[in-house]
Formats: sequence, structure tokens, C-alpha cells
Amino acid sequence: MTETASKTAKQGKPKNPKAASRIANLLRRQIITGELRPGEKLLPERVLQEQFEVSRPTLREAMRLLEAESLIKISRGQHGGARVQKLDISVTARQVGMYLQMEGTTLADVLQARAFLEPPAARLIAENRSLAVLDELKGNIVAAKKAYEDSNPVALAEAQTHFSEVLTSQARNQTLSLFAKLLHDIVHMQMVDLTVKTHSREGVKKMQWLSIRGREKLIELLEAGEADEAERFWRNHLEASTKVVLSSYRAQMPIDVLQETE
Amino acid sequence: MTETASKTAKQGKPKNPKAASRIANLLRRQIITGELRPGEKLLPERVLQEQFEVSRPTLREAMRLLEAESLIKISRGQHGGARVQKLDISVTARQVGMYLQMEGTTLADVLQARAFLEPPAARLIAENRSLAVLDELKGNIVAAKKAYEDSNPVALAEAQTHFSEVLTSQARNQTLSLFAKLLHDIVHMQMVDLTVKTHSREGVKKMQWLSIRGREKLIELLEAGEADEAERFWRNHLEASTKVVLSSYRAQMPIDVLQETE
DNA sequence: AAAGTTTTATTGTTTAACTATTTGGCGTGG
DNA sequence: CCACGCCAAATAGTTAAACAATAAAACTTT
Repeated sequence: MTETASKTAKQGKPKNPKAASRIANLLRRQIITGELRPGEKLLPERVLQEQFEVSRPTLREAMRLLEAESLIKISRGQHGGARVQKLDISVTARQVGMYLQMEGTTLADVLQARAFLEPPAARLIAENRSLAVLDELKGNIVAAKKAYEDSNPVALAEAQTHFSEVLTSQARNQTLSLFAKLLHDIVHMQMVDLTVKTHSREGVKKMQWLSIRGREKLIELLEAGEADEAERFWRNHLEASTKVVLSSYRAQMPIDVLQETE
Repeated sequence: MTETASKTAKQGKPKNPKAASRIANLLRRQIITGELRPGEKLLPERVLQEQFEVSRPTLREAMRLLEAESLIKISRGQHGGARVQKLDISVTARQVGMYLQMEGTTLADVLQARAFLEPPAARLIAENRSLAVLDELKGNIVAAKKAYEDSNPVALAEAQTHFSEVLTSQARNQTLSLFAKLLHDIVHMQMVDLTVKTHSREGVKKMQWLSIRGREKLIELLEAGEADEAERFWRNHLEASTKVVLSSYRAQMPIDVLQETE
């Protein structure tokens, strides 16, 4: 046996590397293909153990993996167990953010990326302009103005990111929309300790007003269907305001997505 | 004791949700902050057990999490153990792809998103044109032409994606560059069973040639520093060729990122 | 010296128990 | 009858100790 060993005899069951990830793959597939839908309960541990013919610790490693991906949520108690969940985007955002963090990416870089996505989106909206979208954008401006007058920086920031989301989501491209959401989430993570500083700054008020005016102008262009002009205007606007943000806040610091995950 | 139970007495140790994810968080932080660098070996399980005061199955759940994130790679044997690794982008790509898959995103959608990112990148290259980048792009064209003449569709596809990568990576924005890589990875996963069909098709050859010509033309514009023109041209080119791809292949099917992972 | 064998350090997996946390039901006292 | 508290049952969370598998190094034999 010792001589023939090595790799001559292939095992009947290739038996993927680790039992846990093998099982996680199987369950993951069931969930993602919709075989198991959000809200549905997975079988309890001991049943799955028998089904997959593994021990409890091994099965539980698999459950941890799925739980970490936010595919399932596990609870204890009488009617506890693993329930399929809608995917939580913040989990993906964290992983993308982790990647960026390891490369020393700055918040400035992330903001710039966002500024990169929006102008083409604006173009698309101008090309096939829909009343619903335009109305939503207008409503957003109203809310932003109110927040501005109330000197409520948090609400104003919310309104701004919402505006961005509407822009990118209406580009009618799911992939791009997801990217926009990821960026929003990553930026949001950083803002936890960033927004606070907004209060005391001089000139912020003025910048905020310019920002609102810029969006109003964009809406006009969108309504007029001026695709080229809308795209160009919005790029210039974002570049200008990004510059201000970069110099104002400590956006040149690498992001950190690990702050007290909880 | 029964009466005072409930939640009156807070434990000294708040003891975050699950031991495994708590430990994973600690180790993850060490890795991401660079305290532990790629190649370095983590302490063996039994030492970490003592350090974190948990049992082996619990610790191993944590290790599984980090392994799934590609932060560590575990091997058995005498000098085995967990080693810190450079992050594997395909893990992140898979997770992003999972998200897209659950929304029923089509390959067409993903390709369109890529077409969305490149024109602005082309603009940037035209604005601050560097010889190195232009040379790399030119070299790419040469390779593509060779693949074309050899009727080597795989090499040609490689060249095309490389061209895209150079474009987006030279945008000097890490976030955007990461997105481009993610898209490339997701597309690549799908191409496993997609490229094969390329051979038999009529008109493909012609399309390939147009694609190469388009890139040559783009390079000319970039060299001339015609930012606006380069961006516009490239968008039109991508839109046109995307349309062809969409009708030719089964790009209208939802993507599937779960096909036989390993 | 080369080849094969044994030893050893490490992770992979199993089994069996105990602990903690919910929920529902049951009973007792108002 | 209702409300409160206690208990029981179902479930996941954690621990413990052992054994299996693997890979490298050390040793032994030819």
C-alpha cells in the first residue's frame, strides 16, 4: 500500500476539502436558488446532522458561515432555529470595505468613486426621463431645503445620500445600483464619527446651499432632456464639492470598517 | 434567584453575541490593521484557545469564518496552521455576485455596468495621459490582433478584459478599480460555460475585428488628449458592442455564481 | 547517500454531555 | 375569570476529551 499510495487511487467520494464548507455550499445553493425562501425555517441542527451525516460541531461550523453571510439568522429557545433571511447589504459592504481598507483607501477615494458613478446615471435619466423620478428628486430638494433651514445637518446628509441613491437606482442597472448602495453603506460607516464635526465649521452653510442649488439646476436639465449637458454639469458640480469636502474633513485618512461592528 | 433573574443583573462581561464571531472580530482586526501580516502564522489552535478562553469547537468556528473570508489559509501537518493571506478578490466577487443573483441580475446587466464605468475612465486617461499607460494599451492591441489571427477566442477574451482593467485601473481611484475587478471576476465566472459557444457563431469574427478597431481608435483619441471625444466615442462603442453580445449569447439569463465553486 | 519508515506537530471530526435562552403551558392566588 | 409566577420542553451555545488524517521532519535501513 505504501508504494501505490500517493495519488494513484482516487477516492470514490472526492469529499470536498472541509465538511463545513461543503455543507454550507449545499445549503447556500438551496437558499440562493430560492428553494428555501426568506422567512422559512431550516430543519433543526440534529436533523441536518443526520441528513448530512456529520457531527454537531461540524454542522455548526457550516451554520456559522451562513449566518456570517447573513443568509440565515439563528435564534434560541422553543421556536428558535435557523431562519432564511433577506441578504443584508451591509455584510457585503463590510467585506468590500475590508478590501479597500487593506489597500489603504481613503474616504476621499470612496467619495470620488461615487462622484464617478452619478454623472452617467444623470445622463440616463435625462435620456428617458420619467415623471416619477423627477418628482421624487424634487421632493428630495424640498426636504433638503427644510433641513437646511432647520440647521439639521444629519437630515441634510440623509437627503443628499437619498438624492444620490435615486439617481443611481434609476439608471435601470441592478449592478450599478448595488455598487451605489455599497458605497453609501461604506460612507455611512465612516460618517459615524465624521458628521459630528460638521456643526462648528465656518462656510459649511454656504457649501450646503450651493449643493442644494446644484441639484435644482440638475433637475432642470434632466427635465429638459439635456443629456450631455446634465452629465457634464453634474460631474463638474461633484468634482467641485468633493474638493471642498476633502479639504474640510479628515477624508484623507484611510477608511476603517471595523469600528465596533457589534 | 428566580425572581431577580431576568435582566436585572448585568454580567461583568457583556459577552458579545456569539463567542465565535467575537473572536473572529478580534483576529480580523489584527489582520486588517496589519498587526498580523500576510505570510505570518497565527498561533496554533490550542494556544488561541487558552488566549481567548474558549473551547476548541468554538475557536474553530471563528477560524472557519476567517478562512471563508480568505483572511487566513489553514493547513494540516507538522508545520501546518493558520497563515495570514492576501485577500482573495474572488471571495468578495462571489459575495457581490450572490447578491446580484438573488435579485435575478442578468449577465447583460453586469456587462452594461462595466460599459458604464469605462467611458469616464477613458476621459481621465485622456486628461492626464501617461506614456506608460498608452504603451500598455498599445501592447494589448498587438496581443489581441495576434489572438484574432490565430483564431484563439480565449486569448482574445483575455486581452479584452485586460484592456478594460488597464482603463479602469488607471483612473487612479482604488474604489473604482476594485469595482472593475469585481465585475471582471463575476463575468469571468459566467464565461466558464459561455466562451465555448463562441466558436461556432457566424459574424463573430467580424464583431471581434470591429472591437479591435474600436480600441485602436480610442487609443488615438487618448493620445490626442481629446477627453470629451474619447469618453463619448467609448460609450458609443461599448453600447453598440454590448447590444451585439446581448443578442448573440444567452446573456439575458440570470447569473449564477454558485456553479461548482471548486 | 538514497529510500523507506517512524515520529511528531498540527488541524479535521466525532461523541457526549452540560448550559443558556426562549416559548408555551400549567397552576395558584387574587 | 384573570394575572402572575413557576415549570417544562425545545432549541441553540459551549465545553470536554478522544480519535483520525495529514504533512513535515527525523530516523533507520539498505
